[in-house]
Amino acid sequence: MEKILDIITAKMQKAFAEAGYEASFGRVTVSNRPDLCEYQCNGALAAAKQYKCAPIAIANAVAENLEKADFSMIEAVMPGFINLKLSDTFLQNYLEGMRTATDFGVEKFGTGKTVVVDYGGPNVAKPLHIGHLRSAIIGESIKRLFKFFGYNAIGDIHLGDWGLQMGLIISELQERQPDLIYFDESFSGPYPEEAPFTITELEEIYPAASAKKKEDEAFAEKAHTATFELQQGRPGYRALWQHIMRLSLADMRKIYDNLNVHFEAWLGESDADPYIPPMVEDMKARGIAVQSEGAWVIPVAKEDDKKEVPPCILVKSDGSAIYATTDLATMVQRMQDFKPDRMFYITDKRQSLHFEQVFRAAKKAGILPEDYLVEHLGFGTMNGADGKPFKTRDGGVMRLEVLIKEMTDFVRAKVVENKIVDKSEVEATTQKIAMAALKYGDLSNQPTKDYVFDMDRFAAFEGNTGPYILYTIVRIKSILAKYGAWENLPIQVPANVYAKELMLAITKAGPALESALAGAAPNLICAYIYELAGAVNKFYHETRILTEEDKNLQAGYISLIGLAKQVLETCIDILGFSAPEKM
RNA sequence: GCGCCAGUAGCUCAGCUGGAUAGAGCAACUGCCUUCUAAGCAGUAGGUCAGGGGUUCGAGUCCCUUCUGGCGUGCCA
Repeated sequence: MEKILDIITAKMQKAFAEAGYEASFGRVTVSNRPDLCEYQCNGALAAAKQYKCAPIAIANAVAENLEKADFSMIEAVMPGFINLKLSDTFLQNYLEGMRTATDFGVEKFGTGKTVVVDYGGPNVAKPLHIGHLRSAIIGESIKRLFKFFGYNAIGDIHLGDWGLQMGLIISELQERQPDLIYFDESFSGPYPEEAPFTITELEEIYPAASAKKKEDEAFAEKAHTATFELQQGRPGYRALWQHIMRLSLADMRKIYDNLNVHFEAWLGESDADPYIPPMVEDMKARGIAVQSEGAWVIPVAKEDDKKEVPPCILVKSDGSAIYATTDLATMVQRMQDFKPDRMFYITDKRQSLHFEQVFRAAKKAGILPEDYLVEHLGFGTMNGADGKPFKTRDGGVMRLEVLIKEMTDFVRAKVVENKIVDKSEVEATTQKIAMAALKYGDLSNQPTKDYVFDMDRFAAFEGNTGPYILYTIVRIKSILAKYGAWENLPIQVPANVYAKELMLAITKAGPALESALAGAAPNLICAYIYELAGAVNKFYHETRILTEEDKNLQAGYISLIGLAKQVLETCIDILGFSAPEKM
């Protein structure tokens, strides 16, 4: 469906042209003075500069020429604004169009296109902590947004399953249990099916090994060797690696499922490994990679760089691969297997230089075409109420499970206290509200900014929060359930000022989602549904719906809130949460 | 040192390519539940948009500069 702004802008541009001015001045925007009008055009002010005459004269002339159909008000006011209000029938027809169209008539830009969204990025054998939350939530939402617009969107978890951490775990394990057959080089298998450790032990082993590496050089050396041997395929180490992977992934999947975060591809650094040797050889042969200070690097600095961009390191001086190598090899794999039209990386913004280097290297080496759309969406740090990176009370990193549990416990207490939900429904309802609180709290911030995570504030559920959005939907659902069949009722002309405001808010769904897509900015969806929910609640408060005696009028009310519900639910589905029936 | 990002109400944040009176939420205070869920609605109060220059009819928004904070800056990811 054509967007309202485009429809009005076309009319406005025609009016400017007919009055003898450049059509491009006829840009219309949503009003910033809702008390005066619904849409406005400031073009006369800009035109006045170019044509050297009074802006109000231009505004008057243009307003004269404007097609009157579709407007209930056209006004030129000092110093030269053109104010507009839509007619009731225009709104009615437009909303009825939205109601009967698929997905409110948004344009499916992505049809036939594929996008890979790289997010999650957990490390195998390390517990998920709150640092992984943002990547998971933002990435999932962006992936869903692309899907909504018709893209074949592939979410790839990009596991950290192949680096030094694996060598560290293996080495630490060897020190603790040197007699395990995995370390016996004369043993030829098969290896036991059961892992010689539990997930809990595993999560303790890694930090211990990591700490030891810093103090014990011999141990660090050993871990490097183990990493190298693992990557070369030493059978005992590969068997251990399989154990680690199996335990860790099962644990991880549980948490992601819980968060309603799902990946189409569970690939990791290890899957990129086979692509590394041929890629590196090729780059060396073609002179893309050159030797520098003992390492093989890809120079990626450009002449017009404002800052110094160090070369992208392809092979370390000890001969091993580094994360840039893995990322490049992963691109090779993706271009081969998925043939995406664009790629997104959702990681901490501190990695922005790294991705800048990798993207340049990929284009230089021809892995990606020169004009390929590849973007790093770097998100900010999650801080505590003190403005410093979020820590637990004892100063440690908070595990994701703990965070989710705290939020869930708080919500459960509230749900129980409310007494609206049956006992059997308490748990499911609690889960939905907790997810909404957590995800909306995160997504409503601009992704690139640091933000303050304050459990008390998020759990308060008043004002601009996820639960507020859910509550609005639940109120509508409650009325619709009492009314009966509502799905086929047509939209009617606005019955009062609150209905009209609600209708105007609904028409902004498409533009809001499009802006969110263009900027990869879920926060714009949050801002939009907050506005829409506000309009719903005002309408709800001012209008008696179920007791309305005029049945025709009532049907119009029902149709309107039904459409509002559809828009709200579509939006929160893109954000990655859903509404309960009662709360 | 250089580079990037940020500084808006007591707190957390919006403010779309410069436009009319800088907006929400929380916290504070005040109303509204015998009427569809009060996790709601309405209202009061709260601002030299970090400071200083400049461009413009018009600047939170663009340019310069200073200050403050965060982050990055070749073999961790």
